[in-house]
Amino acid sequence: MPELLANLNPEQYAAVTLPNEPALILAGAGSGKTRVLITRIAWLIQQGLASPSTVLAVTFTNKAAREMMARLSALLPIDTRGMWIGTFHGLCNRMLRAHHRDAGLPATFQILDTADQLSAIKRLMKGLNVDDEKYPPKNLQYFINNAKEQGLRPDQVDASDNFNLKFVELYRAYEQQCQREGVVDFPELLLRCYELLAHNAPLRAHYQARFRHILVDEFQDTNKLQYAWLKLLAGQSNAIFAVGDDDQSIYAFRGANVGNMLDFEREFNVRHLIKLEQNYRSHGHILDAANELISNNSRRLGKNLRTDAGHGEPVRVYEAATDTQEAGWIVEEIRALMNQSGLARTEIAVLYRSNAQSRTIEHTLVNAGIPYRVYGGLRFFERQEVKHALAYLRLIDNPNDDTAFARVVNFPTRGIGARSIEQLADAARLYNCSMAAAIPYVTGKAGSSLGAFANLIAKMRAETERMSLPETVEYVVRASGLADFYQGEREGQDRLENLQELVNAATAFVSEEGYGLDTPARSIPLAPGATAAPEVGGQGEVVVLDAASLTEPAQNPDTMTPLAGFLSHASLEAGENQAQAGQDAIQLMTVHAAKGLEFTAVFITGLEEGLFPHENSAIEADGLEEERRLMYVAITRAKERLYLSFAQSRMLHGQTRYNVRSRFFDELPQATLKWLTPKVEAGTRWGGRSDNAGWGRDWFSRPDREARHGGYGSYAGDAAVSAPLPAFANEQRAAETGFRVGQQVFHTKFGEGAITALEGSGPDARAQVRFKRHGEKWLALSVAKLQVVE
DNA sequence: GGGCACGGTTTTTTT
DNA sequence: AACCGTGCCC
Repeated sequence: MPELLANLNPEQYAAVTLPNEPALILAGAGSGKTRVLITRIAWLIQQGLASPSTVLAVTFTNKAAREMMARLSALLPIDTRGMWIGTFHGLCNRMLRAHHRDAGLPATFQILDTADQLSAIKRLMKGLNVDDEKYPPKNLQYFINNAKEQGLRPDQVDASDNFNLKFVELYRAYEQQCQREGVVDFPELLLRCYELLAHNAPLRAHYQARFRHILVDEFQDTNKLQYAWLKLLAGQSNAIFAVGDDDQSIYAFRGANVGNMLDFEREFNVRHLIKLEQNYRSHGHILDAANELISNNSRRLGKNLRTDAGHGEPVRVYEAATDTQEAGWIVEEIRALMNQSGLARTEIAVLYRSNAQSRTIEHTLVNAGIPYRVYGGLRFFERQEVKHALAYLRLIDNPNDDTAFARVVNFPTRGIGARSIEQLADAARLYNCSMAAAIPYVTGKAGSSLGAFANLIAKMRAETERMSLPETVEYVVRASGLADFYQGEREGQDRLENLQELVNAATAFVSEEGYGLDTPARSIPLAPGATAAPEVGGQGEVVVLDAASLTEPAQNPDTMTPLAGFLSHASLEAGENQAQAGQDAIQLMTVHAAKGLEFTAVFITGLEEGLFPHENSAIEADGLEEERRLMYVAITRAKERLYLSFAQSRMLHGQTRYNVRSRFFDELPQATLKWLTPKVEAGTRWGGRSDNAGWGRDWFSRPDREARHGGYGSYAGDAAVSAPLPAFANEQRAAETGFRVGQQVFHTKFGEGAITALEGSGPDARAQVRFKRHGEKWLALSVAKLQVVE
């Protein structure tokens, strides 16, 4: 049997060699999920069951797509470019570029990232004179994206109250604005592509015939629209090979629908459901802890991980008095792991539920002189100087892109103030054209400064006509005045370097995507002998297609100019999270960011009620179960050593909070745990905020401008552990009122919510409640009629 | 147009 | 505590 299948366990083998029928692979953490997916593709091709061009494999992140391609080409001596491997958004972009006319988009349509979208929405609302306090732009953005992800256009959204009717109206106006500007946002990429396939039968038939093998990674993270898109591509007879783990579904908050797994099983009549339960990552105690914890969830598809490794070390638990002391302990343990156990720094991870928790740990690591790397944060293509340069590039390619226009019309400053821009926007609205096109209508001094800007862009467009992409980028950085501007800035050196890095990124892009190095940035470089992708089925003309008559894009150079490709790339792939990647350092990240990674030693910190599980999770339906899955993900990152810690008090948002240890401790098998501090039996202590709202802050000076105090003492590991246990004043109040933090309640006016804090007593007792629809409110318990839901 | 003061906000995140 | 947006003043 081929080398390919050697060393696969029976379940993996079965999954890899399944017939071409719908299949659902339930792949537990560390069970070789990616390997199965990749080997499956390689096997199909090696056996002659598939040619590369019939394969479509879809992932959520560019990183995952890249890894898949890299491992595939290592496995098979074939050109992976024939396959469609990429993210949902990347693949939709590719298809829309090829059929832009059928999709009703200009060839140079550009992609708005989340920040661009928000500024487009703000601009829209300003133009329509909409009160942005009554209708917060962020809420509208959420409303629009949510509607799109449900597949709903403005006239399909059903809105009853005035509030939602306004949102629908704004959604409609936003769509018109995007269409006029030739831009699409992230969910629009998917919805447009979905509609393209849904409405264009020949095209749909063509792609259905082509993609005979559709493979989906992280299927539990798909949203409704992504699943609908997959169904459309799969058609009647085609097989989807879906790999996922319902226990690792941690993105419900952004629309992921675990229910897609059950729907898939039912709708596709899945006969092949294979569970990968053999874990190759973690030692026994760690796995036992994970299994037991997750068994507290209901509605699971059902899966239990097993390992051949021994029990290994117990899971160590530490209770600290304060967050500072917790950090001190972590650093001490890290030292021991490095010095006594000889672990490399990259093999040690510190995980937390929310980003705000990293600072204390960072501080302690700095004092101890231990290098670390924090994941998350600003990414390369999100930096302001890079976005500015990209905006100029966008304007050259598409003068209608008002988002780009507004961004740089006065950056670097060229005497065009808010007043002039408002005038221009008014003119643009009046003539229903872009801001750039409205410039001639603005008279006076404002008109002439704007005219100068228009000339600048026109000049750039003309000068770069024959330039390659890297030359164009370099030229634009200079001619825009960005380079001079940052040169003159006191702290502009980093920004200048990033702009140089952007030129490098353009060079890399051109070579990696297979464009000729000298190809002009704004022409489509057809490969010799190839023909342009025909535009099919558009403009009332029905074209019957078969696979031979339609050459759809094998790769970017066939359909996209280098510039359009690069701009897509910049929007769709924001780049690495941190510059210091690859350096030998302790790894700090949120639990979400840790998904898919593994480390020899893992610290899960801040395991307190309110933090982990997070208090906000009490509001969402199934919120607690998602927190538990998150904890499951965290535990299963560890190979050999797992540490759990919590603190009695913690500084958060400028206030000290007193928390109780996480309920998750009670859901772990006690035999796997080793308490480093005495285990205090859970009493009826309730957490809450310290009761000093409105008093702790000086009204005459700004605390955030004050010099920070007490930052220089060396306290790594040996902070005086004398902080007394706080008096749990809230305990009695909670008992007295009959309410407690985290409780689900119902209010006749505000609807459903959850208690996030309690204070006062007797007739003054108040509860802070976070309502699903109305935000957070303080309610006097003697007045408000709160009903307990639980 | 830049700097400063003030007020509000703060789960998780990819594309 | 820290960050961001806004509004005011020169």
